[in-house]
Amino acid sequence: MGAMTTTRGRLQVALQAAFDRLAPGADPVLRPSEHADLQSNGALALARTLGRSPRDLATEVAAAPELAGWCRAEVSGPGFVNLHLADHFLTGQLDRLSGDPRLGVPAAAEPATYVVDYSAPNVAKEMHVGHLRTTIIGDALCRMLAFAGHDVRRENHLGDWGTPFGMLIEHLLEIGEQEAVEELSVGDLDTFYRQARASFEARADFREASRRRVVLLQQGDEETRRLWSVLVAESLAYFDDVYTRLGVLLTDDDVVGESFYNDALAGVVADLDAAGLLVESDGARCVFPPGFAGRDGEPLPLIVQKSDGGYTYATTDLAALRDRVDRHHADRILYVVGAPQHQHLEMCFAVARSAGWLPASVEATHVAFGSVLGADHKMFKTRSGDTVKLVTLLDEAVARARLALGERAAHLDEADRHALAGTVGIGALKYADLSTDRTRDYVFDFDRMLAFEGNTGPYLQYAHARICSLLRRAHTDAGARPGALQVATPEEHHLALALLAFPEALDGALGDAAPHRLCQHLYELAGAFTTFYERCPVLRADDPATRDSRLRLAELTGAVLACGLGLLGIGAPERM
RNA sequence: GCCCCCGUAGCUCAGUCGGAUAGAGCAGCUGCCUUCUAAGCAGACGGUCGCAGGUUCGAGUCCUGCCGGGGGCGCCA
Repeated sequence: MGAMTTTRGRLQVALQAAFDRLAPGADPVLRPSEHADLQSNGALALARTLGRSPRDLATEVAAAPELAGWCRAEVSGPGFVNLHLADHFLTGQLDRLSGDPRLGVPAAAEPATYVVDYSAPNVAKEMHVGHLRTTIIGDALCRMLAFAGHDVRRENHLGDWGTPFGMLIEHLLEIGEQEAVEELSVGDLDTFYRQARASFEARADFREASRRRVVLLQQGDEETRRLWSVLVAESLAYFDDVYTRLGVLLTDDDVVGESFYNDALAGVVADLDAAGLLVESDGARCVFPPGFAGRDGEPLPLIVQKSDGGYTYATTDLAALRDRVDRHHADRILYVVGAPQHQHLEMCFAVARSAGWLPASVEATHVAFGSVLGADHKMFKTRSGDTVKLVTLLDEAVARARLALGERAAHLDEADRHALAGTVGIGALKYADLSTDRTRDYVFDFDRMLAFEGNTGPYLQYAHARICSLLRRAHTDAGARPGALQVATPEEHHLALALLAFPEALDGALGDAAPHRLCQHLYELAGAFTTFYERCPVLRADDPATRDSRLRLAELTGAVLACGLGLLGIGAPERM
């Protein structure tokens, strides 16, 4: 299936033919419309260059034979062409959709290999709100890209290396391995880390031991490495538990931690040196990519080796970038990382380009996102000022969902009720994160995200559940026949348009890694359905043909909603 | 001091390559359940798109300056 099979694609081709006759290659400027199904604004732009009246041009476009029979076009205002798709055309398009597991989404014309870097928690440190957005957004992008037909390599750049590990291992030894494993396995990473930190700050002997331990770790001392791997394994088990509860795709197979690049770091520095990019400054070895300035307008360095000989996260990031191009043959690399890291990542990209590690054919993109804010519009913190544990957030979302479900779920048994609360609570949490422009900070509000009104997860899930209920009744009541589709009423027309716009909504969301565009579309689809549902009787339709057709419309809507929610990593319950 | 992001209705947010009267939801107001899940639907109300210039037939959108909020800026990661 190519682009021509999408409804908008068909229109684009027809209009292009009309515009080519006016001026070869002229853009029809096909856009959504409030006054029609779609509109073409191309005549307005063309009028100046051709020195003709925009209305004349629009009139010629509207008369295009390519549109005849399936699309009514009328000139409006200063030179808009309003386009109304014929119901029989929509019917035909929907017919092709209903047997299609891809729901009209064409397989990517140019499948690419994507490396998606996201989540990246730190070993022996609690996952907190800071990991919420990267994990949720990254997961949704992976699902959407894979569905669109791309090869997706998930990478969890685990923080499993660095100077803190001397301290963490010493702490593990002090409290005893048994006790440490117990603490970490129940997910009490905070206590573990904090106690280690406290000992480090309070005691000189502990600091000294920690420093020695870091050296041992880096030298590959066997026992030290074993202790380190205990920390990593126990933390990973905990993270996996959180990922399972969150419902994201990440597994241990996706972990490519910082330690993975240890052996490559010296090579990174040596190769930068060989390329003549290294500059020594105050004892540190740096690269100064052009175009980056710090305080006082001084050139800004990317430090790849500290004056004490140690490497930095910049070195690791460069090694990872290199690896992703060489080993994965990535065409595009997405970094789902908070906005404050923007300059750092851009510098890494610039250095990698200069060094020839990131060829022009490979695109590296910072998929930046804003901070999570509390109701006071300040960084989301607990009342005591601590960072909020991610699991606390998940617990509360589920508990609140259960409360909100209330008597609705009374008929379910305990296991089902528990599962439903999980799907609704976690879905609400994720949808709230995904449904606004990721670059903005967002205000975290349980009450709003769990509301059943408005652009929320529960609203979409509810729309889906109603459809399932309708279909269940249809089967028990009379047995649905696979009748012919018909689009007749304005509500059916509107719903059909929304159903057929799913592919381009996904395409738009993937275009700039913006899941909220898909959310927006699903919300509009659910709205179109509920209006249809209110005004067009389905089971009580006047005649069997209408009933069967409307059942098929409902079925399609349910399929698209479930698919769309699935691409966001959100479940679509059949009852709620 | 330099750089990045943000500023749209009382609140939370959409607004795609510059197009018609700037759209939703919430809150408040008016209707609609003997009928497929009312956790819903329909309607009215609500705006100097931070401010001031500029480009354009046309600016929430592009450019410049300013104001306000957040963030970053050499050896933590």
